[in-house]
Amino acid sequence: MAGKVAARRAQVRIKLIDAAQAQIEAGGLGALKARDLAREAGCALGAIYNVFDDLQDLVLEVNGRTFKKLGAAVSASYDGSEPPRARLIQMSNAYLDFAAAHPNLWRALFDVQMPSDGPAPDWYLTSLAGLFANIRAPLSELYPEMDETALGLMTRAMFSAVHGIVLLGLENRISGVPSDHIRTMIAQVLLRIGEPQDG
Amino acid sequence: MAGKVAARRAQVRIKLIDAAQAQIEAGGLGALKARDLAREAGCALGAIYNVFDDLQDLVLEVNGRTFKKLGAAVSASYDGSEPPRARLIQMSNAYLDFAAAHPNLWRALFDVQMPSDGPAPDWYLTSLAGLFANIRAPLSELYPEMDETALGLMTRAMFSAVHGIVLLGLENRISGVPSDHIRTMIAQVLLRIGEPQDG
DNA sequence: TGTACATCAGTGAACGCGCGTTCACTGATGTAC
DNA sequence: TGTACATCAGTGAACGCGCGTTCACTGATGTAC
Repeated sequence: MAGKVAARRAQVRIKLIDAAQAQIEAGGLGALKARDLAREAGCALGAIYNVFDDLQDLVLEVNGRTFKKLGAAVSASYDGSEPPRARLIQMSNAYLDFAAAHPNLWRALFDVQMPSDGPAPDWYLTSLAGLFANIRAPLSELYPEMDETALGLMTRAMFSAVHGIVLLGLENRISGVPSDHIRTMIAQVLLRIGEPQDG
Repeated sequence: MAGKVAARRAQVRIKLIDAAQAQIEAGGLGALKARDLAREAGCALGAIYNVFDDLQDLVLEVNGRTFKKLGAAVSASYDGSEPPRARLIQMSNAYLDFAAAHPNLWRALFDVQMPSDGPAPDWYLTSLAGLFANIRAPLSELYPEMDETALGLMTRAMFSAVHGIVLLGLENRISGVPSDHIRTMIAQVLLRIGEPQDG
């Protein structure tokens, strides 16, 4: 029966991605070491290169997973019945919670060195577009008069603003603050934004 | 006459910081290499370690300079006569302009690995406090009813939000946008924030 | 089914490179008298 | 002022380490007949 080899290969692939994820989650991108990876995955050092071109490939796999989980967490944070402002805040808090729960996986999404040829791989753009779609919907309810361009910019602006608050809030360098304070900051910014039209 | 040695030492120190700044500005933190540094500064490799403990020290010197320049640019962007909302926007645009003009120096401010013992060096906290003071003033005009704590959080929130917009706006990874668009995004967020009280 | 051969994943020692830091040596600068 | 000595910055070759990737070899799996 054929397939024993292919199955084993697939298994090694999964084990390597699992191990890479564990390493990045535990110590950040810099903690991804080929030898540790092989040891944790229970295969030989050289076996990594039977399955992947290089470690960078592995990082992209892990980031793909992370983006999926992040997207799911954000999507699960609202049911669509909320007023748009409340929905934005719930999504932002879900974003914060995800980042706080998996800081290293989350940072890896933004720290990867993208290949210089193509500006970004497909899975990245697709995942990002999905995330942005979540934000755009409530914004278009809040600002029905906005055209597509303005709405697109507003969406980016919202995401970036929340991202910045979460980013600097989570690193103690900029003088770390507890999650509740980060939540307050998000609400401060988002509530003010909604006010003129909505309350 | 004594002092010839000390003078020379001081000169080497300056040359090394200049060279380090040039390297970081040109290629980011990762481009700071001891050998290149020595060549550019016109001294021997070992001389670096006569003046500094290690390269990290040099990075901190460069970041100190950068923070000073950044602070000056932000302070110079307003004269205090503007309405608070306009002032916030001018400061934010100055921040954007600085980041766009010196992206690698700017990123180095946030990318340094701080020593794990103390959370952050003094010059860092001082500079940050100065930057925050610039933001707090117009905010307290906009929201006179806020207490100190809320105002502090709002200040951080503002800074973080603008930082996030500039950060993601400037890296093409997240799908780069021209500076004008970044300006629009900043205005979108800040203007909305000011509206309920002010317009 | 059984045997002989081919393939290709598995292996880990070795390669190669980069690079921060050290160290034994030297020579200019400064000091004592 | 001049001479002998001491000091310490200047020097760059060498050290040491980490680590991604390769490569010649092996053995299990798959195929042909």
